[in-house]
Amino acid sequence: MSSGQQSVTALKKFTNFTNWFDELLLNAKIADNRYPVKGFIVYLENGAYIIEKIKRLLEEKLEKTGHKLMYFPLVATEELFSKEAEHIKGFSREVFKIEQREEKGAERILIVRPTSETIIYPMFKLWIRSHADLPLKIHQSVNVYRYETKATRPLYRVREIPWNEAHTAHESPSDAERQVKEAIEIYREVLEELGISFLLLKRPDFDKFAGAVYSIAFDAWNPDGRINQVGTVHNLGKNFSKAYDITFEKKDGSRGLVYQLCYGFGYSRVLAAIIAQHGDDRGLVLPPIVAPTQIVLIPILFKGQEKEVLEYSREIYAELKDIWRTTLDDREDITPGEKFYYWEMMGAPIRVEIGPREVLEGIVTLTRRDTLERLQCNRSEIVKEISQLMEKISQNLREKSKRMLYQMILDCRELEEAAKAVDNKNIVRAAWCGSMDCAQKIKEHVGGEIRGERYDVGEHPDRPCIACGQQAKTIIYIARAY
RNA sequence: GGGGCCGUGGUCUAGAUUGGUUAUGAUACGCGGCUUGGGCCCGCGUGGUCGUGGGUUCAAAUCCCACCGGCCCCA
Repeated sequence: MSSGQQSVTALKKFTNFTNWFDELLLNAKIADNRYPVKGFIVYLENGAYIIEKIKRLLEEKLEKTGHKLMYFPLVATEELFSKEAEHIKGFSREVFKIEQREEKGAERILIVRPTSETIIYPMFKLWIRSHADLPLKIHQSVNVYRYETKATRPLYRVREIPWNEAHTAHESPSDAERQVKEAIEIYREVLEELGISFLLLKRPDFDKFAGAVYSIAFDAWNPDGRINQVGTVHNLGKNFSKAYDITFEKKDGSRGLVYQLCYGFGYSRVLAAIIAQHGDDRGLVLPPIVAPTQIVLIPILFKGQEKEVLEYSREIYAELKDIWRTTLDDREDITPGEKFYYWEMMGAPIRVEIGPREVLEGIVTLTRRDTLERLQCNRSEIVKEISQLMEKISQNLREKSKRMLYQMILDCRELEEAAKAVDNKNIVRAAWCGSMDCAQKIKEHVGGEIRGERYDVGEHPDRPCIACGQQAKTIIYIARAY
């Protein structure tokens, strides 16, 4: 056997991201973008599986922190939908409508949820009577619908959006603030487990959620330099409780409006981030926690020795299958080499090769997908060895992704420099005075948008505004977005 | 919102500028054989509304228009 180490390159995804990604979606059975309605895609076996895994990771954490699972209707009336002025302004252009023409010529129009505030909050009004009912925390994993007018992209920008949305109501601003922290922590934990790195940014006022007091976003990096917003946490203050009249009786007997939050976690975008951040030229590289197949066993059959090899393979399969999601690829018409390529495309974290040599020596050969490194271990050590490898793989993916994020961030002091950086697929870090004029100027000259300032890390401007040269208020991050 | 490019068996693709015989090749798929430590090889076979609709023409994958779908750039 040639012990030559295989190389791991990820050139294609950095040089020609769209092509790399679109081909991978189909080849690795993630999604089929050929459904003939714009912006709607079919989630294939692996894509659907991974989304289901992500969903369970998230929902488990939501439920542990007291969020109740509920399911709300798909539709609202125009009247319900238009109660909060900013909200309708922000979403009215992209709602799908159901028009029902009745016999007498009357027309009834229903709004399909682009998000569910206007559907959930009328019910909150009924359920909340006193402080004893607070905090109220609910969540649901559903599809929402947005009529995107810009170009759609599979997983990143679709019109049918699978996500989890949580909605909470609180008696005080401080309890709402506490909830912001909790929500962030939940999303952070899920993303960490998936090895996805991101910037936690407070959006500038002009880019916050329609109807929010402020918005915090989880912006994951992407190989093409764009930002992939995978989750958001919005503090709604009393904006919606005013509009929907959600009041409660306080401990002192007086009445008040509740303080609210809503937060959303985009499953298809998180899936996209897993693919885009970890994948390489050979295909998917999946974190073990979501991989449909965690271990693939490939028997290497030589004429005359098939029986021993297969028997040995089956014994090992039996040993592993109850611990990990294991596949024994014993297809006879395909060469081992072809199976190697196939399972690398599918992103299976660990490959176990079993040939006559392994049988003879009582060992197995393991190859990890992330680095393509090979190692051998005694058969008796296999469970221990794989356990450690799985942990190492998760950790390596997480660290590699984080390094890439910080490598992408480029400090800039001038617009021209920033424009070059954005062009070069970087995320720009710059100082800003906070004025709309300068935000506009940055957008025009740099070709990227202000995504916001760090929420988790205090960063103080050490230089003047990149656009006007006056005193800066904040350090902001600029990038193109999906 | 404005501009550009593109759509050919499941997938990728030649043919289009210059309209003209049976639409090219690879890959995949099916059957048989040979093989199996990184996509092996040989033989036979299946698979096409040339995105959709209309127009020009004796003749359209090819030219024109609209629509659908996709990609890129600008706002």
